[in-house]
Amino acid sequence: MQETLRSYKASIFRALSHPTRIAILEVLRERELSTRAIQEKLGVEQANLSQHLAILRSHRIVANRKDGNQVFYSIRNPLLVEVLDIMRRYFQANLADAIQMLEEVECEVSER
Amino acid sequence: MQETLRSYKASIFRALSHPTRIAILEVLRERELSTRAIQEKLGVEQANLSQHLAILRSHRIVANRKDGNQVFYSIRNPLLVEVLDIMRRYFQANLADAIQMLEEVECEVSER
DNA sequence: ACAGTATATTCGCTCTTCCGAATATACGCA
DNA sequence: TGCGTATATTCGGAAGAGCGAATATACTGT
Repeated sequence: MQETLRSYKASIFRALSHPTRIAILEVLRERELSTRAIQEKLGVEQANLSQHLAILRSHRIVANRKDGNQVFYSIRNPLLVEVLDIMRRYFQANLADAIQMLEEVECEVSER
Repeated sequence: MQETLRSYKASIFRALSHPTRIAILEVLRERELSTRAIQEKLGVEQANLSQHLAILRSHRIVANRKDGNQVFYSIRNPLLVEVLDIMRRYFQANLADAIQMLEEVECEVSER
């Protein structure tokens, strides 16, 4: 496999590598939602959400549909939902490890 | 789902979000390999490879086993291989989109 | 103990990501 | 046309990622 293909895969993972973007995909799993609806569910800054949506859009992870005043977002490819599900299983499978990791994350956060 | 859980997922994705690290996991799919063997397969700097391995290690994505002079790496959880497989299918499913993305990536690279 | 090989870590630099503040664009309604 | 709401973009600073060079650590064989 060539470098470009790996870069592509890596870029998808990078697009997924932010808690807010994970959260966006999790609320989009069930149904299409407007930007505003997502914002209310997640409680993040409007501009910030828009930036994260732009990243997901530019990687073609989500689709956007304009309806009058609003823009509705949805997950483009159900395979991605599958990936998220596997990650959930991955998390459960590694629960002991994961707890330790979470503690480390906590430490990192509190050290700041 | 709380923020910490999402941070954990995001951190796993981040660990996967580099072409070299994808490449490492791809050569480790089949069998356990020494650092040196990985290095020769990938043709990257020793220090750089070691840094990437450290990242995969710290996220508990790979396991390492010392044998005398060498350190052998392997993928800790087969679920991750599954994720990589799904990403391959994802890539194929979005071939048209992906080609366009690759071109954009090329552009970004050549603009530097 | 010493030389050699294998691997990991630290350092300094550059490039990128992330955020909120401010601003811009687009649409709907009076 | 002008106002209000919804969404996107731009900007500047702070934090983080990634790299090679240099250095450190660990093990092996002599």
